[in-house]
Amino acid sequence: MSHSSFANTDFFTGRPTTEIAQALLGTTLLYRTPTMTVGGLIVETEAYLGTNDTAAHAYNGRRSAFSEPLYRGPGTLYIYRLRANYLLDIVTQPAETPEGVLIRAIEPSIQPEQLVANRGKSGVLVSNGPGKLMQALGIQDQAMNLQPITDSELAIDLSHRKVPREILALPRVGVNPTAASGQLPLRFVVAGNPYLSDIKKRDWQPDHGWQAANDALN
DNA sequence: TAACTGATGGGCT
DNA sequence: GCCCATCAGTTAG
Repeated sequence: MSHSSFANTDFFTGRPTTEIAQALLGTTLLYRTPTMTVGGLIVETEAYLGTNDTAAHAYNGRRSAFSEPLYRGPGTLYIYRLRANYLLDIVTQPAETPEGVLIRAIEPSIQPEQLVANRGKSGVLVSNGPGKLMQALGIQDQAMNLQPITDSELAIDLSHRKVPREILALPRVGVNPTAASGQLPLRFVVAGNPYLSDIKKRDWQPDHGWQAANDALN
């Protein structure tokens, strides 16, 4: 039987946010409620680099009840609303250093039929965007905002992880490209994965961009 | 299949 | 007011 190991505070400590954003690719985002566990492989992330990043909520030291989670310690969940959607961030630096990673897309892997049912869509539309994946998981409130990921129904499973064959670094989505940080390559994707938020169908890879299982054994 | 556009809630100056 | 860390429906090719 395979066992599970979940990302703890150490995973989000002691290395640059850009590195953590890439390390999350191929891990499994889990939502474990008392009645069931659902989840998917993380295939797209974005790094937000705090007070000097013009696209970050904490740019220039901005701090409010809204952005407060970013200033808490590593592994803090930052769940916020953008229009009608809930988005998921994980804080990646020590308290008072407001950096984080936005989870932008997952490939359904745990109870995929439940994700489809929650979302009311099928195929890549289930989870190929940051608001869509939260709908698919069934998270439609901010109850877990500010929780430490070590004590939450959300978790990152690091065991039996898949390894991207190629990681691309691209400009972030929805960020004003004319701003100072607007074109930085802080968006990381598993090249060729169909669940990426803006991939063209012609660019889908048959193996979804993962290394063969044998190569993935660490 | 891809590009475009309108709806939309809320934080911030 | 203004600006989005978005999404879905519609149109053109």
